[in-house]
Order: sequence, then C-alpha cells, then structure tokens
Amino acid sequence: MYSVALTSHDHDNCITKAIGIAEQLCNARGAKLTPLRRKVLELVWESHRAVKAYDLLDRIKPLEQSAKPATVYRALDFLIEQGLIHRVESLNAFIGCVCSDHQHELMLLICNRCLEVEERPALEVMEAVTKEISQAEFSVHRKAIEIHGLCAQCAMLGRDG
Amino acid sequence: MYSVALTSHDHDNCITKAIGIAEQLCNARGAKLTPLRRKVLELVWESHRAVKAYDLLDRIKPLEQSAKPATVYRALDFLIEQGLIHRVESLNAFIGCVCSDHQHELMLLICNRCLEVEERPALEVMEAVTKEISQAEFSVHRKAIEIHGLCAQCAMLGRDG
DNA sequence: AAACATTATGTTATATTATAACATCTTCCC
DNA sequence: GGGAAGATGTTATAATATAACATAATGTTT
Repeated sequence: MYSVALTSHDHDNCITKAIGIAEQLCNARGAKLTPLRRKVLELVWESHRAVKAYDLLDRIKPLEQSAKPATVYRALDFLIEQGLIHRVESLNAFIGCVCSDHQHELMLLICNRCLEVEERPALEVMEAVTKEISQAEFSVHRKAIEIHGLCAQCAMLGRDG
Repeated sequence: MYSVALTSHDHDNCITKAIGIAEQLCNARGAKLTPLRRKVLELVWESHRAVKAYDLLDRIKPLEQSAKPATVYRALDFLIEQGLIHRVESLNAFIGCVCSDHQHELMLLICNRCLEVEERPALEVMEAVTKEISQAEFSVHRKAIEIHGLCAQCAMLGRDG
C-alpha cells in the first residue's frame, strides 16, 4: 500500500481536525452528529483513500452489532447533506471533505493506484464550466468533476492499478 | 416525458448517423461491430437519455432470447472501448457519443428531470483542468466532468425530478 | 409528568448494478 | 483441417443500494 498521505504526515491530526470541524458545524446548525454518524465519519477519515459503503459496514459491525447496510447508508446520507464527506461518483465510494471553508465546488484528483483522493477548489475550472454552461441555457445544481490518473508518488513507483 | 430531443428533431437521423459512423470506425480499426453490439448501440441511441444496463437487457431479451447481464455488459464494454458510447458515472448509465470527431474529453450536462444528456467539448474547461493539474503533479488518464441540473426546457416546465 | 410529534435507529426483505468462471461456438489464419 | 483468438452462452454470485415498517430516543407542549 503506497499511502503517501499516511506516511508523510500526522494523520491523527487530520482526523481530529475533521471531527472537530464536524462537531462545530453540526452544533451551529442544530444537526445531530450522533455517536453512530460520528463513528462513520471517523472511519471515512481513517485514510485519504476513497472508502466503500460495505467496507465501512464491515468496520462498524464489530462495534455496533446491529449495523446493517441501511445503518451505513443513512449515516453517509447525513454526512453528505452536511457537506462533511463527498461521494466519489466514478468509484461508488466516499471521501472525507477537507474544505474547512465548505466551499463545495471542487475537483477530485483520484489516484487509480493508491485510491487516494485529492480535493482541489479549482476556481478557474469552475469559472470555465460556468461560462461554458451559460451558452447552453442549462441550470446547474451540482458539479461532479473527477479526474482519474496517478498521483505524483504512484507515477514514480509504477503503472496504473 | 419531456423529451426535447425527440420532439424537436429527426431522431432517426441521429441513429442512422451514429450507426454509420460506428461501422466506418470499427471497419477502419478492424474492430468487429457484431449484430449484438450493433443492436446494443442502436438501443443506447433510442433517445438522448442516459440508459441503464438492465433496461437495455429488457429491451434485448425479446430479440435475443439468450441475453443475460454479461451479454449487455460485454457489448457496452466494447462500445466504450471504441469510444462509441460514454458511461455516465453519476447515474450508472450510458449515453451515445455524439462527437463524430471522437474527441473524448468532454463535459456532460445531465438534466435531472428528463435525463437527457448533452455532450460538450468544453475546451476551455479542459484547459483549465490541465492547468490546475499541472500544479498538482498528477498524471491524468481520464476526465469525468458531469454537471447535473435542468435543461432549458425542463427549467421552464417545473422543478427538479 | 403525560401526550404527542419528530427524528434516529433497528430490522427484514429485496432491488439494482456488475463481474467471475467456465463452456461453446465462430472466425481467422496458416 | 487444425489451432489460436475472439465472441457469445450460461450459471452463479458479488457488490451496491433502497423500501418499508417497527421500535426507540428526543424534544415540545400542556
């Protein structure tokens, strides 16, 4: 496993920070970050890799005997609604949201080898999309911009996985 | 069903053209557009709406008794490889490719109401993506840019579906 | 506190999407 | 015709996701 993020930084700090922000944000909104939802958020944050719903389920089961698919999907729905995680459409997977300013138009750089996902605001890209769409008379609700390839570290190590 | 494309243009022409291009292209490449693959391509092209694999299966079964999921998925894989259709990641669905010049970097405008999908080359968007990525040391394989919202006609007719 | 509404979670069942693995048939090439 | 490669048939199952209804916890009103 070539997990750059996990080897080159203090990931505990990422988790702590993410949970802290989530608590603050939910608090401010009157949204309830229940123990279950919080646990799912922590599990999503275990790495910077995109994580599958059923993998989360496997991880939760030992802790919450009663966990079922609906348990996980409901928690994920909540976290997405609150902007605390993103769904990666092209992987049917989920990733913690790092944009603490909660600017939710972003581009995802997805490494096919290590599955780590980098979020980038990509303002110029968004502007270009807006401009292009203004010619199309299309009313935008949501932008999913997902770029697949190899992160710098994996590109050095070998071929696509 | 508010299918602009189907009501405002000669859709038979779209299909004929798409099949013609597919034949030419496969011929030139020595790829085999078998009757089965051709039929799947025609079915994808029945509308400008994104279509699901199992819906294609239902449509094929009356014609090819032996059709099974693998039948459809293999045909779809072939058509994608040849660049004749696109997978719409955010819908788990498929759409005919209209870019006859087979320029395969494009943006999909997906109407949440009528499910029609418009393909746009969006050159400036692609440039902005490339520029943004050059700062990220990321080696790109594939770009999936999917914009959800309402097409002009559906925006006039009512709310999101 | 009792009554009620709302939200969250538990539980069962099933729908939807996709692939693996191996068999058979067809086509192409020598 | 014989062998390789490719295409399709067939069976089984994996992986992803939601529906529907039951119960429990929380909040609000009185």
